[in-house]
Amino acid sequence: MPAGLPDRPVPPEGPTTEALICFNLYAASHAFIRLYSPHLERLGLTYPQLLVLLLLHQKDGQRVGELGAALAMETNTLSPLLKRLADTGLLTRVRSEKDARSVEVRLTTEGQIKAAAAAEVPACIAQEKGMTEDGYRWSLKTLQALRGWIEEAARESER
Amino acid sequence: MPAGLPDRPVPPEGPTTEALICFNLYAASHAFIRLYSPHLERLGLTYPQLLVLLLLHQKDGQRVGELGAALAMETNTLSPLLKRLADTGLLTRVRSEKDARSVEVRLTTEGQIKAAAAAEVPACIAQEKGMTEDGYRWSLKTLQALRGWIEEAARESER
DNA sequence: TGCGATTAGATCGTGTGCGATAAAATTGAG
DNA sequence: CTCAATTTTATCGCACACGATCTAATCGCA
Repeated sequence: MPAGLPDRPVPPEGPTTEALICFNLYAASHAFIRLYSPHLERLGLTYPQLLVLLLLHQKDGQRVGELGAALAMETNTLSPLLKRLADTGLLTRVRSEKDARSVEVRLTTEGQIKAAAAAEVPACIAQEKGMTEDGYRWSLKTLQALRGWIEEAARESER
Repeated sequence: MPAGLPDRPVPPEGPTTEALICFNLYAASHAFIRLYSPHLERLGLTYPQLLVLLLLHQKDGQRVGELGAALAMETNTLSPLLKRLADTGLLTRVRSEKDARSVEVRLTTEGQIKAAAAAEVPACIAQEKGMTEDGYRWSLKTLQALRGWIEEAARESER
């Protein structure tokens, strides 16, 4: 399990972008989402919308804050996203009776169907592209360690 | 060096987002860029703009296509980005004399100063956050393998 | 019990990132 | 030499992602 900050400078003329962990994450993230795009197009969803449906498929009726925490997104990004999904009839947003500051998000019937189809997408990509268990586990482990490190670094900045 | 598709499905109710390599890349990428944001704000740059300046700092006078290849960006993203940087006086865009389809991108004097400052940002983050050589190398290795796999998967889709 | 502090979600403006499309220039087969 | 195919860059519209800011509701200390 690696530890430490990964964006390490190299030559005196400054780092090449390829040597930056941040850039490699950035490029890998966009490229991976592009692998999803045939499925996203088929479902009429964007990647962040697919993520929301996956979360609600797992556990319907979550609050906006819970979804935001799970996706590491602030509400300035999430609220408009949920509004668009509500506008297309896939989910509803209702103020909580227990705490009127909170909004509960639930899938509609159409949303449940779409969420079930969305839940199959990662498996479709797994099947189409071929995968090994080791590659999956190795990458996931490293990314989770990296995310842990980034969170730790962010917490240190707040002191 | 891991191989294989990393987004592997898990339980029958569909994958959790945390189990998806794609989501972990996505979340890590945004979180890492947020670590950069104090420096980005100080420079008056966005992250993609910083990347462009890093590339031109390394080698001025590149064509748009070269920059796009290095950043894994299409010209529909890159052209507006370069236009904005040109509008703020950091670079110029000139049609190549050798091939009028191509545009050469060069830093202005102000751009060179800003690019030199930009080149110091990754080192600043390295110093502020503490880093280990092993953590850096491990993460970079895994991300580069992942990017290689994604590119291979993308090529297969085009056949 | 009052009210300042805090929490939760929302809106606005700007810069990407991508699907779609277009214009201009170059290449090379016929 | 012609012209279809290809290449390069650009524009448009939409969905984020984030900094900034706002409104409404709840909490808990005095």
